Amino acid sequence: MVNVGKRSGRPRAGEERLSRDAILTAALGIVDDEGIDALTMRRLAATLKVNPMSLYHHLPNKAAVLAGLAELVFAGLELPDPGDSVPWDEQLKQAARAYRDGLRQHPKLALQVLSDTSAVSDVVVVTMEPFYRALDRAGLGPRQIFEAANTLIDFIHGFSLGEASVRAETFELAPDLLTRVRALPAHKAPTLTRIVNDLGADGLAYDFDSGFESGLSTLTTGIAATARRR
Amino acid sequence: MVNVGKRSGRPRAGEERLSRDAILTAALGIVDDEGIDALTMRRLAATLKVNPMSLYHHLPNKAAVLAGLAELVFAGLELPDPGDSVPWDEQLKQAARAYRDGLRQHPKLALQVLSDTSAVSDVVVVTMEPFYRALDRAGLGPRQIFEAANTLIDFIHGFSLGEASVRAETFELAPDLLTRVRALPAHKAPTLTRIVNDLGADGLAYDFDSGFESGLSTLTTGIAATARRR
DNA sequence: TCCTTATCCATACGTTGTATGATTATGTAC
DNA sequence: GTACATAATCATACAACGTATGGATAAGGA
Repeated sequence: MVNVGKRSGRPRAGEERLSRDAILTAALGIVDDEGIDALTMRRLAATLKVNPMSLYHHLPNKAAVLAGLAELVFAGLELPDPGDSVPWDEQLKQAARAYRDGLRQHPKLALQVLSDTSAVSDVVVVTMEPFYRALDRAGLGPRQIFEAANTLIDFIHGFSLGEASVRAETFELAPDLLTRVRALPAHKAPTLTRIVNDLGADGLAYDFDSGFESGLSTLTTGIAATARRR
Repeated sequence: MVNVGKRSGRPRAGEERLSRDAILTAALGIVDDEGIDALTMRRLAATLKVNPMSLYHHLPNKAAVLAGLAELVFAGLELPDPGDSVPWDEQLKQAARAYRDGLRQHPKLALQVLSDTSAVSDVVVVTMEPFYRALDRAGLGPRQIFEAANTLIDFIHGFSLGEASVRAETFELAPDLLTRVRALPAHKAPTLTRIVNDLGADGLAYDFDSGFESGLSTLTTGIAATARRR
């Protein structure tokens, strides 16, 4: 792991130089490919064919690298705004889907992204405009708009967290769940037991897409009711 | 850091012995007090007045310690079931509040807990009974019950994640937000700008409790509408 | 031309998780 | 009892990590 053939000292004018962006891009590549644990300063430096300590000229420490990654993901987030040509609830749903898609692009980073508050709040405010606009069109007051937007975002965050923790696109809840439920003394969870039986063996193939849509519908319906009450 | 006065070898019959539970309890204490980064195997061993390598007799590695902590938090989760004496939506809300409270008890662990899928799915199924019961009483079909429960849980997870990432009980969105919004070219986020102005300087003191309640109301309203459509 | 500053490299230190193996006691089989 | 597999602990050691320190080299303004 010796950087053979590397001259020490500041690079000459024409030569390639390191940059914060280059570092973060390389880091994102490593994380996407091999997961967040594979991201070490030494590994990152090796990928960039650079001495580990060179990184510290562009970023103060590893935490800053991780924060930068979160920032990168959010910066790449663009919510389409179909404008007023569609009903407000459809507008809201489209924005929500785009937000989820953005988070899904780097599943191994989801946890880091969602827990980095500063990255979130810095970019999010502007990015969220389509949310606010749709909720405004729905007829909500300013405070209600913020509350509804937060609720929706919280849902998407929680959903994405769950989604990111599972590899497959769809996963069968049924077989796993059935065995577990059957193993219970039925009186500990009577409703659950009954529901599972009602479903039969076939019923419960859960897939994330329809789960997300179901949540969106519930939320928009609830928001519509709030608007009507005004 | 030498365990002076400690005999080597297996402890005598009467003597205190290490156990998985004792280790996890000590670990939880460290995390609650000083955060998850303070939890190292050596620190944990020191707290228990034990050699670091002794831990590995009861847990295979550090990841298992963290997973055990997540398990512990979920195991301590008990959702009250007021039964059918209250309307179903109130029953649902109470269970949801209890779930949030449970996650709030160890804020520095929230991230670990929420991202540990296995711990979640193992215990959650039974714990969730009050959710299922309330949704059943609302008149939903089996599949809808699962979808609604998942949506609600996703919301709580996302909310708790945000809540755990912030120290204070309440935090002022207003001043921070105002400056940031004002710094924008207003046309980039016109609705946001207008809304913030409508709110005035006073309006937007966001606190988590009312944010959570607002989300709960939106969700139960949406669920009620789904039930009515059947 | 000189000097400050930017950029990169080499070395080194303390900390981490844990592999390996020695040490001592327990509990069972005979 | 005596032998022995097993359990529980400790001691030592190692590779990998983040990063502090300081030296090398070149850039760019004075």
